[in-house]
Order: sequence, then structure tokens, then C-alpha cells
Amino acid sequence: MSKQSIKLSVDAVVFGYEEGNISVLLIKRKYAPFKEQWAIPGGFVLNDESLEEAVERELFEETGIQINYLEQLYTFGKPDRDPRGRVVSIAYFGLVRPNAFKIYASTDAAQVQWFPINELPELSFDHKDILEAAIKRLQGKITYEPIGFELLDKKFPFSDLEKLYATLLGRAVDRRNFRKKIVGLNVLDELEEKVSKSSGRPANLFQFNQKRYFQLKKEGIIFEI
Amino acid sequence: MSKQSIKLSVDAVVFGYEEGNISVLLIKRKYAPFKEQWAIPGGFVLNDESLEEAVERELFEETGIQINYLEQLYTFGKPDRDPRGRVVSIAYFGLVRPNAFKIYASTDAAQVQWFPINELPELSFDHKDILEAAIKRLQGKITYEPIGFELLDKKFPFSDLEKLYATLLGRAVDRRNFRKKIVGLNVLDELEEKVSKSSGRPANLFQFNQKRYFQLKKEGIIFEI
DNA sequence: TACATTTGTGTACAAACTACACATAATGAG
DNA sequence: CTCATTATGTGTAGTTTGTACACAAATGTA
Repeated sequence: MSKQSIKLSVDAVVFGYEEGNISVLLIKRKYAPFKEQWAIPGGFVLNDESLEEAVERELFEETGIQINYLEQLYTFGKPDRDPRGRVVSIAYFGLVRPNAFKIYASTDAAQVQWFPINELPELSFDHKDILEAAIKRLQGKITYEPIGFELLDKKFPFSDLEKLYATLLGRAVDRRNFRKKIVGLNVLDELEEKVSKSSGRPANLFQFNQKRYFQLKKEGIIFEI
Repeated sequence: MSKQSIKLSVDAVVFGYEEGNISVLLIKRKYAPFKEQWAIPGGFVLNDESLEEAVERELFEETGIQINYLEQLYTFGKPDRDPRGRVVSIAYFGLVRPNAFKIYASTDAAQVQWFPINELPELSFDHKDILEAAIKRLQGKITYEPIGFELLDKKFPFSDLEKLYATLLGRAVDRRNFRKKIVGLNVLDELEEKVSKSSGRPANLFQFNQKRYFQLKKEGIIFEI
């Protein structure tokens, strides 16, 4: 058997959310192949770092963003997916809160940019496949794991959560029933603070109680929308 | 940056089922490290083969088994998981039908062997973690994807399916309600054939209708136990 | 101060889930 | 051949969960 010559990279699909829009963080490639084309941030894994460390390092180097949630998505390994040679890429899936979103939305020297997921540019390599897998995972996962909260501010009004779910599920959700359901799960703390963004009755703020969630999970009670 | 020197391997957790027992296919290692210890079958990826091809090749070389269902599980990449150096492994998850199970249950020249998942030997590398992830995935997945059928003969009596679910879910299932539920999903064809294994009323045989399942899935109807 | 806007809340009906028992069709022992 | 044993096949009532739906309360703005 000839020596193995496969390179290993990591890529990260990072989602942000604001005002009914799910966006993805993309970078414009500086070098060939796919020079000047948009791509998911990522790069080669160093010999002595873990895969997660590699993702976080690359994300920081290329975009400077602070990630809030990260999980492995899928490993893409078709022999011809990179024109430079055999590169197997372990794709990750990340979420950021609106504050990180806002900061980096303005930083764009056009090398790093947020794109709403229904207005994506053409992508490099097989990054379109990776992104589609990530979107599917996000949409699927919010129904049985409390990851939606990772896309919102720590304290949020109920309407934000509702709008997020409506967006991700791609359909309207009944306001009363949704609230009943989520409140029934018993993982939200209702705060004393209120907030009013423009006109209308001020909303109570809520906060996800991770500790209680893990407690309930241990007891076998599952999160499900 | 110094040259990347990471090796890439694939590993496969293969499950078989019979008579209320879920088993995993393990091999006894011939060489160091972990010489003479049990391990999940797997090996290094060749330069020009896809990851799935690598898994199937290694499985065939090491065990000769015919796999019936295969999906990617997770990629394990801790820097110190292999004492020989940096090896990142893409773990897969496979299912075989009872006929394959029976054949290879007898072939054991003690190099390849089925182990019930609650009687596992000590494992090499981080294979215990991999196996645990695979078991969790199997247990989770049978509730929302029709993969249980891949562990049974193509034609099976309802009681087999029921026993399989009871085993995997780790709890008794109500025979009548379970049947109602599954039949209601509308993905089983009831055959004319009957089978009787020893005494008792003979059972009708059923067959999973994959075509109908994909049809229903496309229409947005989801499989759920 | 009244109009627009957003939040907060309960009830009635439909659908899904759960618990549960007895008749039927075969085998095997005497 | 008959009876005991074993496994399959089936329906209903009660409970729980999901769904549809409208109006009052609190604020901003003209």
C-alpha cells in the first residue's frame, strides 16, 4: 500500500439570527482555487490540536467571531471534492447571538459577510452541500433540543422566540399554544424586567435555564416542540 | 506551518439482532498496539476511495460480512486517541440482517465475533466511546426513522418487530397499541404467508414497503413511534 | 385622548395515547 | 383424539395532548 496522502480540514457553518432572518457567515477566498468566490470559513487541522480547537482557531483567524454553540455536523470525503488533491473535511455547525451578529455585520471589508440563507451566493468546493446539511440539521434539531435559545440574546421576549421558530420551521405558529407548550417544558425563567421596542404593550423578558434543562433531561423528560 | 501529518481511518460499528439480543461485531487485533484486544473493525482510508468505500472494503477484508445499512456516525479526532500518532477516525454505523448474523456467528475462528451489547469485552483505543455513541444513535433513531426493519429478515412476523423495539427501547411495549401504531403508519405490507415457530397460532408475515415510505416522507408524513 | 400596536391569557373540540381481556389457531403430551 | 399450552389477533373506554380561536391590558404616537 502506498503512503496515505490525505489532508484533513475543518469547516464551520455559522448561523446568526435577527428579525426573522437566518443568516450564514461566509468569507471571500483570497487565493485559488475558487479565488474571489464565497466559502464557508475553515482550514487545515494542525497536528496537535483537537478538531474543535481547529474550528475555533480558523473561525477566529478568518472572521474574528465569538461562537456561542458548536457541534460536529458531518464529514465530507468524496475523493474529488477539492481540486488541489484529496481533502477530507469535518464540517461543524455553530450558532451566535445577535450581538456577535451585529458586530460582524458591520465589519465587512467585504471579506467576511452574513448572507440570509435564502439569498446565498455561489459557493466554493462542495460548500453548498455542507450548508444544506447544516440548514437541515438546524431545522430538525430545534424541535427536540433547546438550541434555539443560542441564537437569541440571553434575555429575550417571548415574541422573539416565537418568531425564530416560525422562521426556522417555515410556518406560522399559534402564539398562545406555542407559549403554553414552551412554558410547560419548564425551562424558562420569567424575569421581572420588561422591554418595549417601539409601540405596544411591553414584554416580559425570559431566560433559558440550562441547569433546569439538564436536570429534567437526566430525569428523562425530553424537550420537544 | 509544518506539514500536516494526520492519518485518516474509518471504523464501523455493526449491529446484528436475534432473539431479543443486540450484538456488535468485533475483531481481535493481531498486532500492537492493543494486540490481542478486541476492537471495532476498521482501517486506513486509501487515497482514491470514498469514505463509504473504505468502510465497506475494511469490513469485507476483516470480517467478510455483507452489510445491509450504513450511515456515518461521528468523527473522532482527539490528538491522543491512537498511541501510534495522530489518527482521526470517521466512525460508521451499520446494520445486518439475521442471516448474515447467523453465518458469521459460526465462522468465528475467534478473530471475528459477535458480542451482545451488554456483555462487551474491553476495547482498544477509544472504541468504547465510539460504541456508546453508536448505541445511543441506534436507540434514538429507531423512533423516527424506519431502520429497525434493516435488522430483521425481509419478511417478518409482527412479534419480531415488537420484540426488537422492546429490546432497543429497553422497556415493554403494549402489543396491541404498538401494532395499531405501526400499521397506522402505512408502510408495511401484510403478506399471505404465515409462519409458525414451534407451538402457538401461526403469525402473518409482513414486509417493509420502502417505496411507500419514501412516498409518504416526500409528502411530509413522518415515521414516528 | 383616542388610535394603533403588541403582549397576555382560557376554553371547547378533536386527535392521539394508554390500559386492558378474550377468542383463535396452532403444537405437543398423554 | 382430546386437552393443555402457547403465541397471535383484535376493540373500546378513559385520559392526555394538540388545535383553533378572540378579547382585554399596556404602552407609543398623532
